Amino acid sequence: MERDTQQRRALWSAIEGAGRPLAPRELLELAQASCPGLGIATVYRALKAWTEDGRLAQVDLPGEPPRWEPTGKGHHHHFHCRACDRVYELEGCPDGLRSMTPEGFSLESHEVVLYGRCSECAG
Amino acid sequence: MERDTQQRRALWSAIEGAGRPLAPRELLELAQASCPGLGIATVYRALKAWTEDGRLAQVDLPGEPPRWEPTGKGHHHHFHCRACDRVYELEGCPDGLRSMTPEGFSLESHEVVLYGRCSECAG
DNA sequence: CTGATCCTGAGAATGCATTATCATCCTTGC
DNA sequence: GCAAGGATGATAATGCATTCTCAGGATCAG
Repeated sequence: MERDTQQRRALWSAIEGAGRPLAPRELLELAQASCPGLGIATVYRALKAWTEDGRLAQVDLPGEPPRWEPTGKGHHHHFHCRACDRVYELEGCPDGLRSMTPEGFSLESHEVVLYGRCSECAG
Repeated sequence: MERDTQQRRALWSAIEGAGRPLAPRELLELAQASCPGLGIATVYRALKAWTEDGRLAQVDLPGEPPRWEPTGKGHHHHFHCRACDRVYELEGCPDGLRSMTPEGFSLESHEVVLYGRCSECAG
């Protein structure tokens, strides 16, 4: 069974509390605040295990290495800040996707990514 | 100046005629039909040069290595076929993106990717 | 408390896409 | 034609994210 270690507690609370998808490095740095010495290998091990058991979902954005976020948030999209490179969760979904689909194609899912400045960087 | 070689003619006509963004390997294989022996290094050299001089645009899709397409097509999005892995161009643009943007965030651009089966694979 | 076993950190190793190297070849201006 | 220099192909090298290795630590059932 999976053991309850200081490292995993730090990692989980970091990714839980972030409220936005985190890249491995971001997660490492956040978790190191409460667990100094934490190594990147442990981050990857936790991300892999938690993704496999369904607690985390991998978030792929165009031209970016993957980030991870807790599952169970329902359908949503993301906003990528060009200034600080952070990714935020968005609510809502655009209309008219079905009408963009060519004749004969079957639409199964979609991704939407907005780009710009987050409130911290827009000021 | 840039020389007119058999390799570049084959590469350009392949990417021009494809009508969809091509990955380096795809482009290599298409161009090899009219230019046997063509090497992958030449493909990358052409992609880099043509992207720098504005003739090609790099297309990034989530979790995918980049593809390239000729510029000058105006704003559009893409459809990624889950079966054959090919990417198609789409016309049109969804509504309601502005209303998804959180307070204080500035929206500069967006990407939309549709997933499913292309007409060839849906049959 | 104690052992069995899982976990961890550091660094080596891997996988992959992309780029550099270099001897040779091909284009182009003359 | 011909020489000068860009272009090419094969392969080595790079960059990067991710995974593996292994010796030492930590956890937990009993």
